[in-house]
Amino acid sequence: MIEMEMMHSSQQDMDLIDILWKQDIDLGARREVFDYNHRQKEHELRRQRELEEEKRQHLVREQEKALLAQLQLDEETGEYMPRPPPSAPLQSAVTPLEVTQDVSFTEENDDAMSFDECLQLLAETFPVEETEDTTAVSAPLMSPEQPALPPATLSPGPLLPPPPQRMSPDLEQAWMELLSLPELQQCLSMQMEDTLETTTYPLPNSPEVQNPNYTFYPMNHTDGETSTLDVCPAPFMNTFDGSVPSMVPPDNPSQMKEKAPQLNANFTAESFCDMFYPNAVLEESSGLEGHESNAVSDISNKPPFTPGDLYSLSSGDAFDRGKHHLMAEMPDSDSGISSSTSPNASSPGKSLHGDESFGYSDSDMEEMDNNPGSVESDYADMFPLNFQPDHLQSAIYISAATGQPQQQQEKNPKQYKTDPAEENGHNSTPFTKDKQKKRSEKRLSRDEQRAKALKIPFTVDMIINLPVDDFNELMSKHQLNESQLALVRDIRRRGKNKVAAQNCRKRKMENIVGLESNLDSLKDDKERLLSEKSQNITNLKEMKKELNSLYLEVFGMLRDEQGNSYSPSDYSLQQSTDGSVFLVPRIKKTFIKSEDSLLSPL
DNA sequence: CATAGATGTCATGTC
DNA sequence: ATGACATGACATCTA
Repeated sequence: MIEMEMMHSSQQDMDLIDILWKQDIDLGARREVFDYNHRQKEHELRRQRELEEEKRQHLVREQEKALLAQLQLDEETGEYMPRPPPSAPLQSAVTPLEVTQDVSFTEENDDAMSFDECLQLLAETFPVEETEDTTAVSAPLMSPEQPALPPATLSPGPLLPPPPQRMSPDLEQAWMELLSLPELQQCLSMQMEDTLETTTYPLPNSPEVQNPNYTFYPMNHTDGETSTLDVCPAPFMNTFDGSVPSMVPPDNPSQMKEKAPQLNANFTAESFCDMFYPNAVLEESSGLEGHESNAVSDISNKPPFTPGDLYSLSSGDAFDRGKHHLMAEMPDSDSGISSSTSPNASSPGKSLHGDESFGYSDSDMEEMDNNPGSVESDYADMFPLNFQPDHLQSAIYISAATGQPQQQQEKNPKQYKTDPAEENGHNSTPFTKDKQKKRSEKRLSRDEQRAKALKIPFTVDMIINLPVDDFNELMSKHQLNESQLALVRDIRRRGKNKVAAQNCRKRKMENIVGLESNLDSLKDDKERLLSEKSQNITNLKEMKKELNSLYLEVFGMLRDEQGNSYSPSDYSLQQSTDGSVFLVPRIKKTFIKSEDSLLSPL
């Protein structure tokens, strides 16, 4: 009976727990996360993965060597040039920057091929653990020509854990050369954007990223100037600097950090922007534009730019000069943005000055998401075959401010078309992402797009993850208008709250798990106590039995002077405090009883 | 199409 | 006063 009750109650408990589980398992961590055994297994699995990772790294190095074997060092320029073309496609891909800039890339196929090869190589070179591999590849590989970095890609370089091993100096340099090629870089950035952006984004939210000690950018604040680097990842500056030796191998964040200070001497955020958007600042395009459009068209059928790419680097003077005109009609803050205007970005009814890009409502985002190209493609579309580098955009904005919005208008319709890559069926990327990734990507992209729309010169990651002081410093360095400030603060708030919510849910789960284990232990206790109780009852019964038999035995041995036994009904044995036993007559009792019996009839 | 679960966002409170 | 964080409630999306 008791056991039945126990079973019943425990079943209820379990049901309750399951209900709670169903209600609250909404955090990243699953129930097993809290299971010790499960964690142990995971730990073992992780170790296994690490081993495999090492193997892969080794393989990758071999492949790098193989690649280098295909290159030969140009003694004049010190650059690695492709060896005469066994594989012709590679030639254009590895053509030095100086050459490519003035070359129009019309042979997309060839380039694509070479890019694919390079991508393949890179993908294999920097595989990393699922989430970080792409990041590792992308961040350092970003090309200077890319107007903006994706928020994620901009930052992750230094953030990434140092690779297990370093390349040899030769290899490093070869890689730098190779990676400094604009086509390759763009291609890579697009690749990684399309496939890895999501993987990058989670980083800031991951525990390690949240770690206050993480170095999100090469801004260790050893000196005041360092922070100016925030928007200028070393690789870019390196590339731009033209000082190849300073180029940091993509897989070596640590070195990147080392290099950063050195770069500081040459770059400030402003100078950096000027360098990146000389045309914007000077207000015209021409040379670089041509080059970039070439480069882009070259890879136009590939995964597009990262949104962040397009805006995150649009910092500095170029941006500052143009942005204010835009802000005016920009509803500020997220609420304003989401509720603002332009129902469809691609709609021709859009207002000028690119407010179509501002008016991202959630529904807009949704529509974008419906495009296989996802959000990034939209940005890519802004600079597709008709690619217009960010600096050019700025120039356009400027001219629009001066009363020549035509260019902007022309540009608008292009911006939210479906991804050309998708249209071309060129959805194939070396990397694949699951829908979950896509989703988070999309979510992140919202703020990114908003930031892009307002031309916020920082990455979303920066906005969210920078410490207050650094954040404020950053803000103070860029004179943002109210709309931008509001958006930035909204992004920061949302980003932090998102993390907080995740943590909260995780805690909730942990609490549930804790309660569950408590319940288990309590049930065990209860079971144990109940069995003890029943055992005690049994023992007690037994002892009572024994006592009774002993009592009777002793009592039966007692005799009075005549040798008669005492009647148990007339006498009882009682023990005194000193242990002696007395035979006590029950006279009183019987007397009273007899009295009662006598009285009762009356 | 309805639904549950996951996730993001907002409002509010606390530290 | 302010920012960071926690958390309940709601919105939205997805399977």
